[in-house]
Order: sequence, then C-alpha cells, then structure tokens
Amino acid sequence: MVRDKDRTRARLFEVATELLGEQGFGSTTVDEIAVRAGVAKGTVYYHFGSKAELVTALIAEGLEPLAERMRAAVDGSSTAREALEALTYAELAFIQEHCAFTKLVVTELWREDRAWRDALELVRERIVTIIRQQLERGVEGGELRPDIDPQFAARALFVLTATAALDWLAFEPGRPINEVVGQIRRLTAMAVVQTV
Amino acid sequence: MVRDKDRTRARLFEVATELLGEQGFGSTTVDEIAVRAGVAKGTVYYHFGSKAELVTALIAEGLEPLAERMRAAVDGSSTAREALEALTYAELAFIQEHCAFTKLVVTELWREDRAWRDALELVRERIVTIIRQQLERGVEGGELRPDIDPQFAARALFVLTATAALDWLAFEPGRPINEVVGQIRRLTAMAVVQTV
Amino acid sequence: MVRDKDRTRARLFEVATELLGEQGFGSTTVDEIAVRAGVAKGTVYYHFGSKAELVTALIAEGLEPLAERMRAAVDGSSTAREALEALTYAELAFIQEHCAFTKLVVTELWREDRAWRDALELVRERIVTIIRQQLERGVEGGELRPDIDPQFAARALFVLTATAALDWLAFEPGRPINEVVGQIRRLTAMAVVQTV
Amino acid sequence: MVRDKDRTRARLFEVATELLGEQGFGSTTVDEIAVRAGVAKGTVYYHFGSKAELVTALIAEGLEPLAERMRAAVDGSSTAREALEALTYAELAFIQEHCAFTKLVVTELWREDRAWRDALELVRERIVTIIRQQLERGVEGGELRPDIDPQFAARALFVLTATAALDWLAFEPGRPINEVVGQIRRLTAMAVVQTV
DNA sequence: AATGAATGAGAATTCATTCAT
DNA sequence: CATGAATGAATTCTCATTCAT
Repeated sequence: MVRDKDRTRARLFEVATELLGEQGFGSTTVDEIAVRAGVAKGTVYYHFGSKAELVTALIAEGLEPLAERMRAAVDGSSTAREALEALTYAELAFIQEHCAFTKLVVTELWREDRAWRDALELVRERIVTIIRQQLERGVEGGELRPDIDPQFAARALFVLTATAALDWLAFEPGRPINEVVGQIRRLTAMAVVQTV
Repeated sequence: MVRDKDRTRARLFEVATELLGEQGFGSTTVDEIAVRAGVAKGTVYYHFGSKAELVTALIAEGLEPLAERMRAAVDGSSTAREALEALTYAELAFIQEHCAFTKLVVTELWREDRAWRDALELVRERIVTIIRQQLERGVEGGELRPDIDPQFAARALFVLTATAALDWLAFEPGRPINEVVGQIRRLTAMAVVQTV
Repeated sequence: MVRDKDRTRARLFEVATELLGEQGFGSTTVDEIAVRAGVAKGTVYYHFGSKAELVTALIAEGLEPLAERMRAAVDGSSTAREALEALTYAELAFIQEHCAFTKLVVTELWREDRAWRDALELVRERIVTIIRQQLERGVEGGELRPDIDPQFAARALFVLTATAALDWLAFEPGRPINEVVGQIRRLTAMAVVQTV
Repeated sequence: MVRDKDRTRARLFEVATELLGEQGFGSTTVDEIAVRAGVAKGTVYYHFGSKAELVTALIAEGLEPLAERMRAAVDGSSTAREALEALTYAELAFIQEHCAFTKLVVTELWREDRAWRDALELVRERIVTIIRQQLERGVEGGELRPDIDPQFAARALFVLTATAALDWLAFEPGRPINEVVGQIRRLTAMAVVQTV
C-alpha cells in the first residue's frame, strides 16, 4: 500500500537524519541506516537510489519545517525587531530539537562538489529571504540603521544563530533558550551603550 | 637534505589544505593529495604517518598564524572597539588568503568524533580568548554594554566572521574587505539608530 | 480476458528481444523490460517465471518463424542452387526484420553455460537440417561439388549469412537485400573465374 | 620493480582471458579473476581500473597476436589464393589455441553499448584489412571473380572462419585442422562443379 | 491477471595502509 | 628520503526474485 511505502520512507528519513547528524556523511554507512530503520539495505536504494540522493532529500525536506516555523514567527510579530527576535527564537528552538541535523547542514554548507549543494542552497535562500524581508522592513521603517546590507546581514544572522546555537548546545546545553536569544540580540546591538 | 624534506612537507600541506577544504575529509583521498603534490603516496605516510595525523597537523599549524595575526592586531589598537575591528579585519584577511582551509576548519568545528578534535579545540580557544579579552576590556571600560556574555560573544563573533567571510568569498568575492568589515561592525551594532 | 494476457505476453516478448539484443543478457534487467513494456515487474514473473525462462521462450519461439520461412523457401524452389539462394534470401529478410533478436541468438550460439542452451540447439539444428538437405540434394544431383561436408557447410552457411547480415545492417543498412544475396552467392563461389 | 608489475599484469591477463572466455563477461567476477591469479582483488583494480577496462584491454591486446600471425601468413604466400588459404589456416590455428577467448570476442562483436566495442572494432578492421588486400590482389590479378565486394567479403570471410572454427571445436574437435581449411576453401568455391 | 514494495545475496569498487626496495 | 605495487577490509550499489494485496 502507498501508506506502507510512505511510512518506510519516513522511517528511513528519521533514522538517516539521526545517524548522519551524529556521524557525518562519510562515517555513516547505508548498512547502519538500514539496520537501525529495521529494513533491508536494498530498501534504502529502492527509496532513494543512492546514498547521495538520500542526503539531498534529507537536507531539502529536513530544512523545510524550519522555514515554516520562521514564516509563522514573522506572521505573529508586529514590528521588524520583534520579528527578528522571533526568528532567532524559532531558529534556536528548531536547532535545539534537531541538533544533529544542524551539524550535518553546517558541515555541508560550504562544500563545493556535493550533489546536494544545490538543494541546500535553495532552502537556505528561502530562509534567508524571510530574514532579509524583516531587515528591509526594519530599515524602511527606521527601526534599523539604513547602512546595513540586508542580504549580507540576513545570511550572516542566519548562520550566526545556527553556529551560536551549536556552541550553546556543545558548551552550555543547560542554559535557557531565552538567555541565548537575549545574548544574540545584544550581540547584534552591541554598541548600544556608547551611542547613548 | 633537510630543506628538501621541509619543502616536500610544506607542499603536502598546501595541497592537502586545498583538497580537504574543497571536498572535505571523507571525499579526499591520500592518492589525490600525493598526485597533486607530485609525490608518491608513500611519501605522505613517510611525513605524516596517517591521513588523520596529516589533518591534525594541518589544523594545528594552519590556524596558528591566524592566532598570531590576531595578537598583533590587538597590540596595535588602543581602545577595545578599535581592537575588535582590527580583529575582524585580521580574520577576514586571513580567510581571504586561506579560504579552503577555513572551509575545512568550519566543517570540523562541531564534529565530535574526530582524531584532531582536541588540537582544533585548543587553537580555537586560544583565538576565542584573544577576542574575549577585548570584549571584557570593552565592558570594563564602559565601551560595551555590560550585559553581554564575553565568552559566548567571543565564540559567536569568531564564527560569525568566519562564516560571513565564506559567504562573502562565495557570493561577492569582488567586494572590498573594508566594506565587509564595516557590515560586520554595523551588524553587531544594528540597533544604534533607535537608541539615539 | 485471454486476449489481454496474450497481448501482454507478446508485448513483453517484443520489448525483451529489443533490449536483450542491444545489451545482452547480463546487462538487461527485468526492471528495464517491465518499464519499457509498461507493466509492473511482477508481471514479467507472472508470465515467464524467471528471467532465464523468458529468454528460453524468446529464443525457441522467436526462431521458429525463421525455420518456417526457410521451409517455405525450399518448397518454392526447383533446383538445389535455387533453393540455397532462396534460403539465403529468407534468412537475410528475417534478420533485417529482427536484427536485435539475431544479435541475441548469435551471441548465445557458442555459450555452454546457459539455461536455454538446449532450446537454442534444437531450433538451430532444425534450421541447419533444412539447409543441409538442399546441399545434399545439390551434391547428389551434381549441382554441387561432391567433396563438401554438407553438415559442416550447412552450419557455416547459416552463421555466415547471419553474421554477414549483421555487418550489412551495421555498416551499410542502405544496401538492397538482393545485392547482399548476390555477394553471398559469389562468396560461396569465389573461385569461379579461375576454373573457367 | 617494473618487471614485477608487468608480470602481475600479464598473469591477470592470462587468467582473465581464460575465465571470461569460458563464462562470459557477466558470469565472471573480479573476485574469481583475482583468486585464480593469486593476487588480492584490489590488485585487479590497481592494474586495470575497472572490470570493463580489463576486458577492453583484453580484447585489444589479445587479438593483436592473431593480426600478427595473419600478416606473417600473407608474407609467406605468393599468390592471392595461397595467401587466403594461409590466412584461413592462421585464423583457425589461433582460434584452436584460444577457443575461449574467441567465444568472448564473438559474443561481444555485435553488442552496442559496451565500452570495449570500439577497441574491438579497431583490431577487427586491422585484421579485415589484411584479408581485403589479398582479395583485391586476387581480383586485380584475375585470380578471383571481379564482381565481389572485397570489404564485404573480407568481413564475411573473417567471421565465417571464426564461427566455423567454433562449430568445429564444439562439434568435431577431433577433426584435423587441414580438413577444416579444405572445407572452408571448398565452401567459398562451392559452385565450381557447375562452372566446368 | 497484475502489482510494486521489499528483500538480501552477491558484485563492483574504494582507499588507507604497508613494506620491500 | 622516497617510492609505488600490492593489499583486503569495508562500502556502495545491483537486481533477480518473492509475496501480500
């Protein structure tokens, strides 16, 4: 039945995300994925064609939920600054829940030869656009200084948050998420004091 | 001659950095490194013992120059904010010159299962400390707001700059370095306008 | 309906002949056959039981029409030499229409380790017998020199014609069939000139 | 040492020819080849890169000795007809000694998609040229009838002899080679009687 | 009568590493 | 110092076949 097929695929996704996130692409074998998913090795190939395609699908589909959360975060905010803080929160929360997956993504983000480079770039741009729109809104509304480059800043904020989140989870996993959000807010407004 | 040995070693370093940065650890073969360096495969083993040791040495020795430059940047600055800007500049300049190497480092930064984990962590902390000291100085001297966490911010600034640099080199390599420094300064002082 | 079943079977035959002829047994997958025939893979097994049985059936049934045409060619001829020429024509015409199938057959003709070995040998002998009978008639009637070995010559003529046909279709497909028949006739009478 | 490498390569060639000839491409594993050659599987890849390349090399280099023998046969003959008979003899003798190899070649001769198709076509044309030149000499010298197409006839003679040889070795291996040469000569002069 | 998801044994291929020279 | 032929364990990938629907 179609439902069975979908379920198997979903299970493989779940398991592959775990393993690839923990160990990276090179150290994870298709065998491991199959065993942990409780299916035969051939089944992985039946569903994804190759290990590389599995990862491509993983990245493309695994990042989509983050994009959705971020869209939702924007919808629930009135000002640009509020939206940006909500975006930071959404990203941090997502990464907290999918830490291993994020490691995988960050690890592959600047790779040049991978087949899944393009898939990643695509979703990434979708997410960066969401951030950029808020930055533009903030600049237009006078909430943010006009001399920032929204595209550059959006990319930087996205990765800043992601990598800060990874450091957070690696070094101080006990720290409450809101404190981290606060730190990032302050970091991006670091010079406030001296401008008063 | 000793010189020959050193030269071979240096050549292997150079080539390995390129390849590992472009393709990652798992996708780069010792064969490739040897071929591109113009030596026999055995020579790689003669010099480094194993692929993992090669990478370990690479990271440890390759990151040290960055630490040195950053120390120099601090020495040449009077205020903390000047020092932080000089540090950003130093990091960007280094990455511009060693783009592939940076990709390798960023890629390995959150991987726990690697032989060179400790070596990487060591140099990283050395560099982060340099940044943190300036942040602390800034806070103490009233140049920076007191509610930032210097350790967290130092780590975040280091990686923010690194990843922003990679995006810069990937998407807008023609952009002058000073503009990028400026963008990062503004990004970390984004809220200035509304505080006036 | 029976008609449906037959039609599916016939379609599988057609498609399998094409693919097996082009790529050989080892390089043709049951998947490919099913896809090109527009049926599910299970259907191939429903109809033929296994890949090997499919090929066995293919060879046995696919070669039978050639045997029939050759019998008909003999029936329409008065002299042995006329019959031999008609046989050549019949074989060439058949191959022209079933080029891929012929490649498959020729390819398997000297392989000993195949499941369909016997089936192939059987039809082959049937065809060779038809040719041999005409050679014997020719020898007995004084039309042909008495020192040829009819069995050897019959086998050789059969394969000679088949392989010449494949070369013809591969290198000079535009050449009219009658010219090829003529060339083969002359080839098997090459010494004529000097005996005059 | 280079000699060692060459020896290993030669041994692999020998063994691969045997196995591929007996079992065909699809049924012969690289493992088998390695085991029978007494080397590790990796060694096969070290020398040939892939199974397909091994076969390509095999065909290209394995057929060369036949070409050489045929050139020698021509050199030792005065008339065209004598040369043609010597060529038949040379081909038969070669095949008798390399029966399995010939099966491999014939089996692959009309395959379309193989990488080694070209390699085979190349050597084949070299051999066919040797035959064609004698046919042309025979036609020009009036030894042979002028209305044969030398290229067509050369190709046909080459394959006729090869396939006749395979039938000979399969069905009547005890028959002396000279008798087979005679049969082929008579087959290609079959019409002699009636022209008298 | 047909389907197609799942299987798993088997093959091809890769590559870090060794070692004799 | 350097080499590069050889290794073989580990991995990816293939595909004929099965079976529940």
